[in-house]
Amino acid sequence: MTALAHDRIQDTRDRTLEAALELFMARGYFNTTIQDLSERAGVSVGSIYHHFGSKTGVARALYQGLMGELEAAVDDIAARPVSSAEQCRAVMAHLLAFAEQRPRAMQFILEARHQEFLPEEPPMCSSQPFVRMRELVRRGIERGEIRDIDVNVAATSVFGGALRLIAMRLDGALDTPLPEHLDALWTCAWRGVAAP
Amino acid sequence: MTALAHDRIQDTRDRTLEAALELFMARGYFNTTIQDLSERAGVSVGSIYHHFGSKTGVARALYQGLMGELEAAVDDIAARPVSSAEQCRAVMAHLLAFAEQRPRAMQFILEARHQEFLPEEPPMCSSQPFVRMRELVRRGIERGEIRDIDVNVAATSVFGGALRLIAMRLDGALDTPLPEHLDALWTCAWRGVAAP
DNA sequence: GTCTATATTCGGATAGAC
DNA sequence: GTCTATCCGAATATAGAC
Repeated sequence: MTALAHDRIQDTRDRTLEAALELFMARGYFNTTIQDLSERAGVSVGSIYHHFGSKTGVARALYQGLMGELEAAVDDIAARPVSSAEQCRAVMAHLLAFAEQRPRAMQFILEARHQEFLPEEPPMCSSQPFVRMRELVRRGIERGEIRDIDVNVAATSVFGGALRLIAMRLDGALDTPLPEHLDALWTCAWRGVAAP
Repeated sequence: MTALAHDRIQDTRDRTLEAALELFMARGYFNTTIQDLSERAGVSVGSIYHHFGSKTGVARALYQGLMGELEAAVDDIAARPVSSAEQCRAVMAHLLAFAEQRPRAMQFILEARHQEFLPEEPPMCSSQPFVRMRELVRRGIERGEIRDIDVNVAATSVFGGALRLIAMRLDGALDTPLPEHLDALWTCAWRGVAAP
């Protein structure tokens, strides 16, 4: 296969996934038909089935791609040789920026009830990015940066505020861009859990 | 209409709503058919349409009932003549207990993408119970109990941790009953926002 | 690999008896 | 108010030409 042909195939896949993200989040997965997808992406129904096998297949490809991206970002931050506090803050900053720049993608990760159309995927709390975030917090406790409390309580306390504010923004209930709130959010989160 | 007849009608409605809550949350709204509802509730398809008009009607009745309940609980707490801190703590305790005792109901309130099947309802962040919770926090700032920061940041910081932990529990990713974490959650939340 | 036209299933909603 | 039997539109998926 030539490089050009490969690009054209990538293009069909990408156009389909982009249309899927847009429509799934605007109207919901079940309110979006393959026909809608086909029209929006400018790709025929046959091609969609050729590449993804089923409607579920489209959703799965989208899900795994986005989760993989987020996981990679968290892993990258986790590898930095800095304090747990700085790592957690960087993750929070990344989440806010990501949500602001690609709201639909963030919405798909956070709000979509994947269980409803991707029963084989784990619930969001058990997905890799969120497992990694808890891991950061666990190390913070080990290092004595964070008080010695239940790791789940600590992790949800650190990131819960930011995630709720992101949800508000994605719901259209918040007018200010998320990154502007980073400092205030981080101060609240870290004061809550920091070791004395 | 006799009191007895009235009770029988209530019973059909209640059985339907109970079945709906169970099935909508177990399989999702779109994966549940009216037939499923009818069988589970022991009520005929015709009766369901007689009482609720449509499948959406069932979801709407469920939604408004549960939101009304939660709103009443928050209002009750808001009326108590105590500090904002105590009010917020009481709301947090209520949320944890509610999620533990009626997980499906809490799941429906928190996780269901109502927008997908109830487009006319406001997004969750703008629903009455959550508006009232922000109001509690706003008063806390006015009274000087909470630092003078953006009210949305303060509100999400106060309740975000608890809501994420509830989500974990509802996802089956947390083994311990939620109310056991109240003290730890509250300490984190309040330390984060409390005025010096 | 891409497309159009088509088949088949399924589920929301209704009619009308009791 | 409750029920059963039935309609009908819609949407996933496929067949088969190019």
